[in-house]
Amino acid sequence: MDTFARIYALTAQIPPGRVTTYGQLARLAGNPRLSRIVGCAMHAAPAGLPCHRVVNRLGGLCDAFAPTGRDSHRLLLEQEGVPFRPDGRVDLARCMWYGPEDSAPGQD
DNA sequence: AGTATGACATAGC
DNA sequence: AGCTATGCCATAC
Repeated sequence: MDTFARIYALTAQIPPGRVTTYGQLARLAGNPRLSRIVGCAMHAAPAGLPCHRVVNRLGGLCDAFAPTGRDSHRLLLEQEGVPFRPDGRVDLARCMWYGPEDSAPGQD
């Protein structure tokens, strides 16, 4: 399993209405320092990957969220059911996805 | 093939 | 408590 594959797998397993951080994915991927790679993977992520469910530690996407942009980012998450804070950031306190086990009732 | 940078995060000062 | 420096893997030049 390649690093990217793990990241893609984890990202694809993020349940709707939930978000996770690069660092969390990186940690789940094996190294908590892979956060940068996660971002790189997101940039290289194929269509269909809910990269909008992946946010930075601040609860918001970076300025380089192509090609949709940060504007649609918030809309996408709102459509997913993710509550936003007045700060314009995602309420990680309520939607932080801590890993497959956090929503995996039977991921065998 | 090697250097530099990156959609980030953590640790030290 | 905020900023600087470092770490990691992959992509681009």
